[in-house]
Amino acid sequence: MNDMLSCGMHSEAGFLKVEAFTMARPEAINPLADLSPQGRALLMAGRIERAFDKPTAVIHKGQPVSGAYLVTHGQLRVFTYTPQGSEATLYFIRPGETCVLALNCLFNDLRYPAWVETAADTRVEIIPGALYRQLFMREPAVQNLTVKALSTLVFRLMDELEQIHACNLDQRLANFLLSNASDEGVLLTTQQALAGHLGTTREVIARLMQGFVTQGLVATGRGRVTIVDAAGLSRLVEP
Amino acid sequence: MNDMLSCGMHSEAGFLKVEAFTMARPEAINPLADLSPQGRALLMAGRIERAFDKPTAVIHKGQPVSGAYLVTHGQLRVFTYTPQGSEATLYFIRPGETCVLALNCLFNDLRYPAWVETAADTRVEIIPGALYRQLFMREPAVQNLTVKALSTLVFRLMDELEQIHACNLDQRLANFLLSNASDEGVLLTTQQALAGHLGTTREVIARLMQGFVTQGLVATGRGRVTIVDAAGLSRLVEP
DNA sequence: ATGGCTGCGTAACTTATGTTACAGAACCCT
DNA sequence: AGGGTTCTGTAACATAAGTTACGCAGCCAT
Repeated sequence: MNDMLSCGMHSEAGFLKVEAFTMARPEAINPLADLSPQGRALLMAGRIERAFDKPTAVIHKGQPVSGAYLVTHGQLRVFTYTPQGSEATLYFIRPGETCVLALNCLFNDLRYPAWVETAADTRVEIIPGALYRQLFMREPAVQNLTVKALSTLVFRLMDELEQIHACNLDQRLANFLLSNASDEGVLLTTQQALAGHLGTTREVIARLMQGFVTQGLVATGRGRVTIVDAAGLSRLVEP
Repeated sequence: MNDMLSCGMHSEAGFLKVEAFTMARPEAINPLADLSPQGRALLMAGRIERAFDKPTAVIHKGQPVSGAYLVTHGQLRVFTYTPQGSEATLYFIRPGETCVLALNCLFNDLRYPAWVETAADTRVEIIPGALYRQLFMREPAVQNLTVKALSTLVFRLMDELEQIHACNLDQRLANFLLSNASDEGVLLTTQQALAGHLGTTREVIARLMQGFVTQGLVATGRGRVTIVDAAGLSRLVEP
């Protein structure tokens, strides 16, 4: 199984920054804040906390979903497998966000349509399905959380789809690097993992990366990519 | 601008049939049914009906969204443009369904991330944004509708993404044909439109289609595809 | 320090898809 | 019926991406 990126979500470079409201609103980080006393009591009684110190598969495709997953630390990665066995990341779920697909399945009694694994050092709160539905019925805060979580996901997925239609792999890679690098322009991740996120293979990533290197856009190292010319990378994405 | 397909939604061949609950629940067809008297009064007073006799663009990318679109007849088509100017259909919205992306934008004050056009002979009810938010606050029926609409969309998008990663064009085409043909196995649509739905070009569709013809899977005509061997087509998709 | 593991660089090759260019068939209107 | 328009069929070609195969470099543990 693949390593996880230790950094964030990709592909929101397009028409919106989904993170914005998540980060700006403290109650999104801790959605418990807006609950009524009764609601909070219910939640505290029924929720289950789980911690993972290393990457762990938490949901398998086709499994019935037992609850909503609220990430408090680390991140979840939602992905699919291609028939050839390679992975493609659909999106990440970061602290304060809820695994909306779980929500989704929760409300519609569906089976989960993808795999989910945790990053290293990740903590989640699981809110059992029945409890979540109860809370949704009576707590406006939960209703809002739900709609926003779903909305966000829809935008991410649409953006991803659009990029796949409209962009070459090198553009998508450039975009991914820009979106996921630290403030210093460093990305601690293997090319294998990058390949997984973009749904391609390591060799292809290596080839593209070398292209970037010869253009002076990035520098590579073992388990590390450093952005040298961010502006140049951006120009690749939107010329 | 492209013609619309006169038939339905594609790409739910995978892990779920999204149509199921939509069709089975009458209040999904007419979501007004479950409202409280006050809510219904509000809705009746505030909603706007519009009818289109021919394909019409109703939402442009980047436009602020003015309301929720509930389709009562015909269908909407949500699509993007590639930089080269060709289109790719993201999904369809059929009678009883709501344009959830509009919802999405409604709740988050975002701009619409795609284009939408009506089919010929389509009627929609537009529920202004402010009104919809009001109804959402107090009407459980609207809350449920909203969540279900978003959920459905998420599943469709995920399925689409997965297919793009996992399937060849011929498999996606086969899938599209199977999903969209009438009960008699007929599809009244041009190859140009098919190309638009799958995000490719007419010539490619023609090539693939000829492949299908020589394998005895379909027959083609001007503006028409007839499925000859549905089982054979299915075998292409999941061998 | 050394052997083994993991990750990267690279090249040659294959394949799927997109592109260009054109011809002919079906349909539509007057 | 004739002429224009809209579709489809086809072939040759261009290109992006996936595949195979291998060598080497950095890191780790004993």
